[in-house]
Amino acid sequence: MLDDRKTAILGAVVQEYISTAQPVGSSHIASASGIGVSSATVRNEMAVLEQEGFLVSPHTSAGRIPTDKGYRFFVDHLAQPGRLDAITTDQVGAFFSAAHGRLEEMLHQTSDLLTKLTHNAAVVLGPKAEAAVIRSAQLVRLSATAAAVVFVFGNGSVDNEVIEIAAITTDETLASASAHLAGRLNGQSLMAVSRLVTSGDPVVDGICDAALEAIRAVSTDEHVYVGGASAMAASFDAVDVVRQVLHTLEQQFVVVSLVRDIVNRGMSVAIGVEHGVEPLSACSVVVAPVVVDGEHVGSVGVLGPTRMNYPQALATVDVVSQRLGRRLGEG
Amino acid sequence: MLDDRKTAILGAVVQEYISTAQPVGSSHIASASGIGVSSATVRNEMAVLEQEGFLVSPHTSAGRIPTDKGYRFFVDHLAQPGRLDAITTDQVGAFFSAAHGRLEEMLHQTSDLLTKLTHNAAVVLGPKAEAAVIRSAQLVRLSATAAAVVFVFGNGSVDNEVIEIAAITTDETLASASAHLAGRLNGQSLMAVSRLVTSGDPVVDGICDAALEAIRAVSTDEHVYVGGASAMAASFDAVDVVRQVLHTLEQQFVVVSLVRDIVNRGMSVAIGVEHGVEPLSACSVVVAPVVVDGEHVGSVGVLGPTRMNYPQALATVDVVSQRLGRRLGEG
DNA sequence: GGTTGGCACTCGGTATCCTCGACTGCCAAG
DNA sequence: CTTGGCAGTCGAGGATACCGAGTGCCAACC
Repeated sequence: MLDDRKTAILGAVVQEYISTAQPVGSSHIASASGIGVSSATVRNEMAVLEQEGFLVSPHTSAGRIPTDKGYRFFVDHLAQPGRLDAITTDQVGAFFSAAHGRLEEMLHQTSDLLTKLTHNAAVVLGPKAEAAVIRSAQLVRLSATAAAVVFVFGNGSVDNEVIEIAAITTDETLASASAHLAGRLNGQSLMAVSRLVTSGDPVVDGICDAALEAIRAVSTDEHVYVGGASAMAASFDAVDVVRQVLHTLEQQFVVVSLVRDIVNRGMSVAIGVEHGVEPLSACSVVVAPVVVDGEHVGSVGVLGPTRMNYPQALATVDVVSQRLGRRLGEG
Repeated sequence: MLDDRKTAILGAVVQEYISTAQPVGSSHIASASGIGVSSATVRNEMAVLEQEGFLVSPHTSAGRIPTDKGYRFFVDHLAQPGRLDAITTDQVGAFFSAAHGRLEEMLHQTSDLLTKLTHNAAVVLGPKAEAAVIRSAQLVRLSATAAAVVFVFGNGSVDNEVIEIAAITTDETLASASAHLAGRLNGQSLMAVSRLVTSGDPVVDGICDAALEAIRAVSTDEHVYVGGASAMAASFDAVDVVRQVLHTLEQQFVVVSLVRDIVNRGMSVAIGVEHGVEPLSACSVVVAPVVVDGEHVGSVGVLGPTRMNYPQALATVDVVSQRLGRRLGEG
């Protein structure tokens, strides 16, 4: 598609622009990069690259900046796997060996870690509970008409929901419902359980159904953690872009479907308009699935300006997702 | 301290500035507000108000804007209780009658509600679990060397933590530890329990101690929900102020101690530098405690620019905190 | 004595103009 | 095909002037 020299020039432009955020001119390329040609030649090549849609110039007398298509070519053909520097690797290692305790907290901190490493906003989509094995199911009375359903999953996460119960329900009935639930569910995954076999007692069955319903509703909620929004404020200098991006990031369901969509399409990077979320068209998203035992249980990602450091982001997201998967596998 | 006319003029300046964000001049005050004097008189009065520190002018040929001291006088002497319009009251009412399910989720949504109503960032500090009555305590094995401690509290919140257990611990030992914990704690508040009586079995005691320790650590964590950060981006036009504020808001412990400090000092409004958090010196905080059965269990607040709409914020925060307290009392 | 109209003065914001510099595009020569 | 050269373009940044909003002060007035 592009000959070697055009490829090299495009790569140089992208890299320069990523690091300086200034339109880059032909003479910079000619002198700074290893391409041994004059600026005039570079100019000719850049004119072609512009015609083909890889570059644009903001105005006549400025240098060129990459288009989304230009970035796409860069990540597909030029961003070599990008090894992480030792310091970053160490930080990730240290984080995951220190990580302990509640799953929710660990995921939250993982998003902070990604923000710290990449200086971009980070998204962590938690494992969906429905795939995990149930370790414990229990009903606990809260008041005359309310009970808490508490599920503990094999991966250490705990979900709970409050359900209404009939005022006349005795403690004994509740206890037998709890036992019935536990007996039928422990060791299963929520997904595997379609309907509970009857216990014989319709009241118990009613409570169990309500409990199952409730916990199913809760556990299909994504656990989503978005961190580092303030990094976006540093990435853009137009204040209304910042506003728009922040506002979009706060609508969690948008972020969730954005990330899930990209992962489902098997992509690891969505650049600018590629992801289809219009208010984020100045942003790129780098994602990686979190895999435990061959099972896709969640995703991590970073979200930054289209001129983000793709090799570093890709490498960071990759190693974090792998370590997170491994960590979840142990638990 | 200030005579009636100065008070009226200061009030008019504050209100005008809050709604327009532009320095306000003497002629606006003279013509628009109900003070029947000429602009020259207003000028004289404003000069005095400036000398006394209630107003400043950004430069010679601009109007005046209120200082923190000016806002303080306004909220203390001029912001009448401010009744909420019916629409807002309805929204709050509707929210709390629809609210159900997990405590954590409700608190989260409460912060969204405050953001929506006040167009400012909102903070909700959840009830500390240590004060609540324990309904259920349980240990659940997760793996050979890990168990989950799950506590259900009377207010419907559930806390959990993962603890290490010795690899040799049998299921029976774990079960008896679980039973011992439950027997000793159910019906108590975490605060009331200083040390568990021994069960006779040192292994069981060890596990129980670890569990108690873990859950105590978790339950003294504040549950904190910060929402509506993007509202801050709309409030300031200097992009670096936005950066600074957002970054500070992301450091949850800063926000927590900020809010807690204000509540503890018995204040409901902290204006600009009053709260002492330097990067937020362009912001004011309006808070209200959440009270259940005479017990202070949490706080809600909004955080906005010093030129926020204080009467509305005060009224909103008040009604939300009251409704939240009532709601928590029911649960 | 407080209040008022008048007036000179200040100063930020906007528009205009200019220059400078960093580019590009093109062309003719190598 | 490459290269040096050159004219042309356009934004950024600085200087200048003008306008208007607003102040401070003062003398006159009630």
